[in-house]
Amino acid sequence: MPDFPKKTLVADAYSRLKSDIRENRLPPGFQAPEPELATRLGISRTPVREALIRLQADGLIRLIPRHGALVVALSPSDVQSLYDILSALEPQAGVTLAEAAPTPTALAPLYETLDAMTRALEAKDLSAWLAADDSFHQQVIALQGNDRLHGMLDPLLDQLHRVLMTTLAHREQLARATEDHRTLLHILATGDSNGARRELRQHRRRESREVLEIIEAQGLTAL
Amino acid sequence: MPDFPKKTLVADAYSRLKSDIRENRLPPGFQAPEPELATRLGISRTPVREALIRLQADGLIRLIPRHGALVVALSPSDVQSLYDILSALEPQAGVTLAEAAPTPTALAPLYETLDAMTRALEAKDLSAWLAADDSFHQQVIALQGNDRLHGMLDPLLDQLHRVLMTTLAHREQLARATEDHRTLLHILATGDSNGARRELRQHRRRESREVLEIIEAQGLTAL
DNA sequence: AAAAAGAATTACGTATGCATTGTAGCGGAC
DNA sequence: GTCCGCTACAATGCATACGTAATTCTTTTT
Repeated sequence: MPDFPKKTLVADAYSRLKSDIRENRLPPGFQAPEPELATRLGISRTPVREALIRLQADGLIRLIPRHGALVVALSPSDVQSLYDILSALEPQAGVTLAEAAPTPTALAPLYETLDAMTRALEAKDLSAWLAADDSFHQQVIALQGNDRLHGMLDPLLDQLHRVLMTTLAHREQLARATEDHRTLLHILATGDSNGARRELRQHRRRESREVLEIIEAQGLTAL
Repeated sequence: MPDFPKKTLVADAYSRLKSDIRENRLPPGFQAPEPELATRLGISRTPVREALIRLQADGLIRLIPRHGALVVALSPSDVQSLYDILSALEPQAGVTLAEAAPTPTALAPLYETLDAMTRALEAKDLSAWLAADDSFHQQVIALQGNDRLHGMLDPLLDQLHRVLMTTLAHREQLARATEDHRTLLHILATGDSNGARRELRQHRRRESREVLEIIEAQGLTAL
């Protein structure tokens, strides 16, 4: 339940639309012209347009002239592409973080998030688990020092979020995935950058395999 | 000398500004408020603003409230970060391309570009060499099938362009760099995706080492 | 009834207006 | 001469206005 600071109307519109898309309130395939979104948000077209441009850059929507903003639906091959990129990029984030030799204090929030995952798993609270999982990766890429890398990874996680939401119920390796995080934390604590790279790569590879299988098994064609 | 289609004013403004930045006509550190840019481009603020938002997403400028658009200067560590990302991402582009088992016909333009590099090298025409080098990588990421990956790599190459321009004269391994491209093409032709990944990774790693050394040797602190 | 032609609507791209708010320049105090 | 405060200016964020072009709806024709 994020709250929406109204520093500027475009920032506000951006966050709200992004959140609506992430949480499937604006589902893939949803389409609306600028004036409608403006009305819906209670602001004029100008800030809406600017927010939409940013969302398009994030890959969350497509601006189709005369047809408004379209919430992009991911095909299975889109998901594959996404994972290909993520599997290349996120390990590098792990490297950067490990190289920074993070102190236990710096990693504390991550351990806390890991605990949350574990608890959610025991309680079989899937959405809590996903929230923690998301937060974990979010924190990793934020803590790591390469801002550009952070800026590139962040939208990828956003794009993936819906996919993870809709496949979540069918995943059978959540325990393993959770353990991956623990392993990663231990590796990070030792500053082993190569280990961090490998662990993160394998983690995402396993996840992609699992998720893509579910997508196929369930015959999901757009998500 | 690219020409500027005027399909829409924001697209036009975007291309022109991007080109101006790439070619150092708007050098790093240059700063101008929206109204000035609007006047300079002979259009109103609205399309300028939208173009600036995109350029900021590309990492080429920073929008600083009340101070206008600032052409970002890259510090040595920025260059390092850039290369870290590029070394993770571009090899993946090579993988995707190799996996597509490109036909000789598909690779023909690349061979042509390679010839251009070779000729430029022999003629010691540095800027022609760089143009060809740039074009080569541009083509690789465009030919490869992952559109998202293309969309992410493209801005990185733009950011790097100025760095390559300013360090070009001091580079001593241009022949080696040129040969790397030839090697890559042969690998691509055989569909060896792992080979493509390795070659591209090493190519960028060598380049980064060379470039960063020059940056240090020359005491370049912002470029 | 399907197709074609025309009219009405609407979305977009761009320009402009306006209030807000930060910044720089200027003058005075110490 | 430097520091502080005040005033004038300027850039921004947003709203609104408007012409153009495309889509949709209507109507007519065959």
